[in-house]
Amino acid sequence: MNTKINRPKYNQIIDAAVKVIAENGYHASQVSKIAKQAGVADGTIYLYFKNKEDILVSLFQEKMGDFISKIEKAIEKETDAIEKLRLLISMHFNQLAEDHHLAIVTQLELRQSSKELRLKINEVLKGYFIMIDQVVSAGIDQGLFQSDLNNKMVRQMIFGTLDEIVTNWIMKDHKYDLVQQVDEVLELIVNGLAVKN
Amino acid sequence: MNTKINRPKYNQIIDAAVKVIAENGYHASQVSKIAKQAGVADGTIYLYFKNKEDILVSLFQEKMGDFISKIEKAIEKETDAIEKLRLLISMHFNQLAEDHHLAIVTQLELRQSSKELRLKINEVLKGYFIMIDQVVSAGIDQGLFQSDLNNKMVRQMIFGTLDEIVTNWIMKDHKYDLVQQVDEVLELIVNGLAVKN
Amino acid sequence: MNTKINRPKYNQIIDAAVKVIAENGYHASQVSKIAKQAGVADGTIYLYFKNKEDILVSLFQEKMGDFISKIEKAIEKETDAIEKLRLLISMHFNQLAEDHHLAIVTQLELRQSSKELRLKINEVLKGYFIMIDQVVSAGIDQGLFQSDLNNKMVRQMIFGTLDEIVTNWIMKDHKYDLVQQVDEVLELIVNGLAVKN
Amino acid sequence: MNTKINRPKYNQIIDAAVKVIAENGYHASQVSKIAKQAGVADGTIYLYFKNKEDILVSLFQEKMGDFISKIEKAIEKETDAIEKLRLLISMHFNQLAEDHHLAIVTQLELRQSSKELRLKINEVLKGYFIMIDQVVSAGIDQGLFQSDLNNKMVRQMIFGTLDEIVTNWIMKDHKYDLVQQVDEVLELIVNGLAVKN
DNA sequence: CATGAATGAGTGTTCATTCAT
DNA sequence: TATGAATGAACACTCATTCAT
Repeated sequence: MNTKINRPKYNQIIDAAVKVIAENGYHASQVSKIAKQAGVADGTIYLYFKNKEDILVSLFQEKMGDFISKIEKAIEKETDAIEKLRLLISMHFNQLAEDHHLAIVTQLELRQSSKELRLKINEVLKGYFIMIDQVVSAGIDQGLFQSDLNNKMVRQMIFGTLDEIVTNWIMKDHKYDLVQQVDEVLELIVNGLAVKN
Repeated sequence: MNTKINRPKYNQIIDAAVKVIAENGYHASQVSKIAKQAGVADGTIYLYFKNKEDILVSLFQEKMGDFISKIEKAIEKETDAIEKLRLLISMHFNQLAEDHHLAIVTQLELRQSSKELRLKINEVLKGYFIMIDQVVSAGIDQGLFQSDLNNKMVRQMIFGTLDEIVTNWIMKDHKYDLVQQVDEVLELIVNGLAVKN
Repeated sequence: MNTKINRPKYNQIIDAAVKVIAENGYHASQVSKIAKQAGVADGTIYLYFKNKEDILVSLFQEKMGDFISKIEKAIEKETDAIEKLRLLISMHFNQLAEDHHLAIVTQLELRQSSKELRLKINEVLKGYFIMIDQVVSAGIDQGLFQSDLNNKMVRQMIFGTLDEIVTNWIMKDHKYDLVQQVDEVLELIVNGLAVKN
Repeated sequence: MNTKINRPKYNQIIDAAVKVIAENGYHASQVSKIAKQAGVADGTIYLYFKNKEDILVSLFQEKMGDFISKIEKAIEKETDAIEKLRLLISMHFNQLAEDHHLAIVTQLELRQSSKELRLKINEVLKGYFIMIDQVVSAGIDQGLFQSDLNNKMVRQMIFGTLDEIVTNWIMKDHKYDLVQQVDEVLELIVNGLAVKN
């Protein structure tokens, strides 16, 4: 597969898949339904994707690629590690809050896929994990974060927290404002539960 | 469904389901395979469970019920909120480390079930969430945790962190010792990333 | 698969396959059509056969097994090699003349199957080839046939001749009497084209 | 279809079909594969052939046309009927032995085509059958063959024998020399199995 | 209570053919 | 003539569930 430039059908199909999966759920999203939503014939799908799983992997790669690189570009302009972290959380929440369909697909529907697909999804997430690691390292270098932090564990804490918060928000049908929680989450991650003295 | 007392087949089937799903994966775990592992006929399954999903929900209820009530009993003997939290983390990790099959099923395989099943699973988890809330409240009452904490968010942070850590451990094939990370996780949750002064 | 005794559905399905293939042709004989003709559900087919090809192989094995063993039993009662050969030809023609459906399936339809299936079909035919070889050997031993015959080539001549004659008869829609040609064919095989002196 | 003169692509496509079918088997020989082998676009095929079946029929017509007319030219130079028959067998074997691809396609692969295709193939073979009939008639006229032979049956015997021998040779992967069997086959056809006196 | 043979709805994928360029 | 992207009909097989015994 080449770049997505000048491959309008490729993107049509991916966008159709996001919509169909978000609205019908993973298991009710037949290839024929995606094709119809994309306005192409069933067979056309297979000119652009190897099989059904490949649609989903590609979907995740394209969308999460965008998701991650937007965060990346934003935080590299900022020097202060805590501000970097705030931006990361803010953009994580913002991007998902702006695209409910995508949020549903990545947080809920794609997780009920096969182990093999989830391994490929994890591959994509590695880029995000590395970015978190770099923010934490920067914080340590800047004397803002404790120097003896277990980097991997911190990353799991940050990602696990954000992921759980977004998933809960979606399960509550986006009834409250996700984005206004950014500062509170940041505060919690940075300072923990304990009373300071 | 009655109580599980004197319903040996009921438990046979649930234990068979855990084993079959852990070893074959969710999608390769047909009812007939579970029946064979349990040593009963396919049709017998339906004398104890409404349908396949009901096996999985019941499995989760039984196993998570145990899981939660063991933690509950342990932490109620402790008064100090931080020690309660340490125990909660410790027992969370311990119980999953002691039963790899169960860990695989609850952390990975059951998550590829339908949205409906996951809603029921969340129902079961509510008991755990309440327990976390109580620990946090106790900490606030005891002057150990900040009084203006957003209780729901704190719970999402704690659960999200523990869940992500356990899932990573399983995806790395249990290659390292989960239990020895307890204190480090506790420290991170209680004190956050920031340098104290 | 056990013996066919007490497996009524097994035989129902095979007989349905013969009828459906003879009437609709190989390529228009879907599993669902065979199931309907057999009076069972589609899925039932797969309780008795591994897959569609297995129906065809089994069909051939069952029917050709009968076909061959009937000829076998008949010719072993006869001692004279030429009479054995006459019986072989006679029963070959008779059995196919008596079951037009089976004749169509084995002579025409099953030959448009995949190379793999045809290899398995050849396996079954080996029993027939051995029988022909034995008749020829007997004829040599009895001083009736030439002693320097190439046994394999003779077998190919006999089988090729019978097969071509039956196929032509079927392609002419069984319009003439196959069985009354037995003596003429025997004469041709035994004495060849040449004028005797 | 016009004559093949000045229709280079027409022959390119037919030769590509022979190669592709011989190497991949009938069922794995998609139109697109033949087009690629021929060095033309898929759509171009349909400028020269009505549909896929038409490629195969034309292939058979072209190749068998050659096959038959070469035999025809050879035997008309010979007057003795037995020598005619020897030449016919010899050239039948020789031509197929010299072009393994063609032999595989005509003896094995094309036979797994639909009944309709095989009817058209038979049409082409009629020319060959007539030629055999003429050789047999010549033999009778020359007093070499019995006068009361059933011409049609003799033709089926001769063709069935040659066809079966060639098919066996191909199924044994051309492991032995087909051509050196000519005299033995001729002897068998002319004199039959019986001892002469 | 227990059995297990039978059911039948549901779907990803292929590939011959078309037609706008 | 020539192209090749797009089409869409067609089908074997699985497996959760039932029910006669």
